[in-house]
Amino acid sequence: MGLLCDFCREQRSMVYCRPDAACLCLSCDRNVHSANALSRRHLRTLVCGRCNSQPAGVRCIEENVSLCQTCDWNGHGDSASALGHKRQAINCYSGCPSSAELSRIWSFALDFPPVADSNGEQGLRLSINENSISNCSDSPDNGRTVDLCSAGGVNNLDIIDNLDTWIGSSSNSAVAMMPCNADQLAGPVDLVTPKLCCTETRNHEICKDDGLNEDFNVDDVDLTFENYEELFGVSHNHSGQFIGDVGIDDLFEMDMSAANSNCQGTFTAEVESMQAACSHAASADSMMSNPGINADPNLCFSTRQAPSSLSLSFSGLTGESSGGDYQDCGMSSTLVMGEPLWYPPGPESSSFPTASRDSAVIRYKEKKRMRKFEKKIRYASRKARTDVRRRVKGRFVKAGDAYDYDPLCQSRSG
DNA sequence: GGCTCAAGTGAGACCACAGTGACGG
DNA sequence: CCCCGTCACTGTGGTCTCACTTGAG
Repeated sequence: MGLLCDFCREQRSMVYCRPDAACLCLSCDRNVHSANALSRRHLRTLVCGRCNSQPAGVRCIEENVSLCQTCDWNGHGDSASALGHKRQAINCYSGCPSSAELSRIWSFALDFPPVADSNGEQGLRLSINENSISNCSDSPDNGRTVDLCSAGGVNNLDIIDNLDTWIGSSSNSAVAMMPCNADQLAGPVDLVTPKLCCTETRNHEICKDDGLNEDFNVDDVDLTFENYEELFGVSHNHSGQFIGDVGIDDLFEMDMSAANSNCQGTFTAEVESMQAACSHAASADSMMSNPGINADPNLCFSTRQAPSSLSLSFSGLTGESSGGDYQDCGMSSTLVMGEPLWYPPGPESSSFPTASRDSAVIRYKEKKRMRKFEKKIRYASRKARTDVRRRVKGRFVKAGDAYDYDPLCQSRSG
């Protein structure tokens, strides 16, 4: 993946499709993801403005550049001058939004270039789902979905505004401004904070253990940039060293057992303390691959000192979650650390049952083993084509031949 | 404990075809 | 060294088949 669209190899890539692991221009993005209902559910986000290969998770206001977690870390974590840079989270989207709709989602992008649509349609459907706004999870089904029938482009803003209510914070009022300091090298933990502030109406839905969707909120973004070039046109090419970035949405599972009305401040404080604890950790892979280190992501830690007795656990490394999954989603690799980092000082932390610990290690090893068989899509274009190919008993058929399964319309020709 | 059988599980094959890379001119 | 044409190979997903595992009798 690089500067050019992975599909057409002509246009500059602008969005990153995580399920396809592909960087696409807006035109190909629409074409590819309008192929069928499944592809429309792919969550996409901006491509990192520096490395041009990873999905951007935050926007650096100072530099007017979208950054993936790695570049964000490299750019802000080790540079004294960059420590004070404010950053904002970037949402994902699904469906086939028009350029105007994209501009609404990413309000800082005021001038999206027109999207060439081979079908001549305008804004087929913009599906903004709760998860897609809040994170980059691959499982949009679990979130509420708002279908913005955007042909007329009417009321979309209203609906988006309503999303703020769902998220529990207005894009304007509660945008996660993220000052960077030395204790926040695990910067993306900032991205966790909004999710931790989930509202009453949705926290149960979010916090349930649904496998891949132990995700986190990224608040809606409402940055303002002068023009399109500021958003997409600048490639700084000083990404420096890469460290694997781990997606927190694949790692987090939240279990909020108490009322959440007052959880925001509490959780924010807790997460910040965790950030500090994690800031000096080594890379996740090195830790996880070391059998001598108890790095079970399922290990739970509780915020015992929190009035609401909130607890948090990590169980995202399922068989379905690949390295790419947690690489993509803005979670510092340091968050996949060993148990000691996760346990806040306190009586409980030293009395973690050995049996539970052993079983946790076993679970982790099993999941890690499963992960090795994760299928990685190497050619998004082939997948896109296969996704629309007709079959007979699961086998591809020649174009024009009789088929019994059509992915596009789920119909059978007999 | 050893054997047989049914049920459950998982891996691999199959298909078409556009994309990819190697190779020679 | 570069360009172009040719050709063999690759990868993609849903379904089926078969080998293997597990549990009961």
